[in-house]
Amino acid sequence: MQEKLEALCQFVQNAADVGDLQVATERLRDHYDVAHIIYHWVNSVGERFGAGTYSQDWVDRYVEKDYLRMDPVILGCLQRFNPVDWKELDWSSRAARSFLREAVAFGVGNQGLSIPIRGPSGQFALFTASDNCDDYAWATFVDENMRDLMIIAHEFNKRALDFEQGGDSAPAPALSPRELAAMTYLAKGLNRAQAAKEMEISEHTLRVYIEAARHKLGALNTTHAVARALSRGLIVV
Amino acid sequence: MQEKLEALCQFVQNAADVGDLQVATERLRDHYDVAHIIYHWVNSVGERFGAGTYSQDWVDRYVEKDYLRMDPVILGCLQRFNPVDWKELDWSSRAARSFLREAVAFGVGNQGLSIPIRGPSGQFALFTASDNCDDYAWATFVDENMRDLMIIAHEFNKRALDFEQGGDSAPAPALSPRELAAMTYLAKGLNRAQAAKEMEISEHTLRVYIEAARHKLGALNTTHAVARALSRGLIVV
DNA sequence: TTCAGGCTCCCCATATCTGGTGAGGCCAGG
DNA sequence: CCTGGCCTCACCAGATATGGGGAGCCTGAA
Repeated sequence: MQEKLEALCQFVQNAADVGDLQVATERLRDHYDVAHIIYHWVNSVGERFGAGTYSQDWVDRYVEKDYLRMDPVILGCLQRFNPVDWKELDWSSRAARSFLREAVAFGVGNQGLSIPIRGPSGQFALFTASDNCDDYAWATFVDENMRDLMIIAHEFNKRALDFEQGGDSAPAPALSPRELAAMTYLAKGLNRAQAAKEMEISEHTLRVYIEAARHKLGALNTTHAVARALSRGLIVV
Repeated sequence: MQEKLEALCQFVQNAADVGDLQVATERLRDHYDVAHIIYHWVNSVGERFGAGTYSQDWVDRYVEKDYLRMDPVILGCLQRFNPVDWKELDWSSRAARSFLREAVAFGVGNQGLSIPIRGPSGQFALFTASDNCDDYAWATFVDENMRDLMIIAHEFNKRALDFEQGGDSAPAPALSPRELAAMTYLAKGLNRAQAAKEMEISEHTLRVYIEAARHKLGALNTTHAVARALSRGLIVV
């Protein structure tokens, strides 16, 4: 078992492209004998990337309906740190329940464990295992394999980060200290006058920072700039 | 060995306070027979928090000199995802070399492995093991224990997050679908007119959503509301 | 030394946002 | 049945942000 884990990690580490990661999810699914294994993420530019065993129909449907924005698994994991069983999530809204019904109809499975993974620059990814079984069987599976799945999830993300960095050559828009401070105060809800007072500079000067940050971040307005700075992990509120 | 890992994880999970985490680092140090084990982080408010086996002298020195801002381990890990051996870091600057000399003099150790861990809301922590030994011995140690250390690092962070969240009691205000959509478009940089057009409603209506979201989030203005929605994981950009 | 980049300050006119108040229709749960 | 939450629309006046211009100082790297 332990050797098998090593072998799977090795396979992921040696993946030459996204296709190999796809194959890795299939091997993992077979190895753990579950319905699905999925790894996916949204990078800093908003491009989606994923590898998994879901049916193409479901993936298409998911993208078409922009379910990313309301999927309780995504929303729940964004707020958490540790692996989360789907049962612990909030399925109370009507939208969530109809989503769940549809997902099950597409063969996603009624049980799931999702592991949130965060990388530099606000990167966020999700590694998920799902299956069709009763609560007890699932609890047993989770109990036995959680640790291994966490390790594998990290291997996936490591490799995916390699692909990304090779691909788009990380724009890395470093903001100057004052620009970061300005963004931070704005993100905290201060208006320009207040932020300027806090930074002990004139409001005019503050504006220069905000505009500089906007340009560096390729943002359309202040709110956009703050949103980007936040989601790229440049500032923390 | 495996049972020992479980026991250590259990101990961390059951930690009642920061003091217990401190004890955990000591146990880990003894168990792995290394010079030091350290877990530390900077939370969203900029408060430092840490548990570890470094001498008080070194900790004081570190804080006094504000080494956090130039420590190559910190700077390197901020840009990486996977565990990093200190040898892989950039020690080329003069400041870095003198820092290293000083650290070794304080008994920190000449070898180290640091595991960066990221949580929700930009939280960043570091779990480090360090020792005094030759490269070969260290490579062997890393090879054998990296996985376990990653798991333990996660346990530490999980518990630390519990401590933090226990303090500030996040109420988690739910936004309605339209409010979420409004926040999302604003986070994407659209102004009210554009967002309204996108949502196919009047700008007046959109304003109602924005104000509702502002109030629910306890935000002072639109930018603040978007920032909160983002950092609480309510929306995705 | 030169030069780029960060930090600081200023003006003007227009676009945009904000705060308050008011109203009607729809749907689910008590 | 009725209350509460959600979705939709409207007006107004004042506060705030935006876009573009110009200018001087300081520091560290080429």
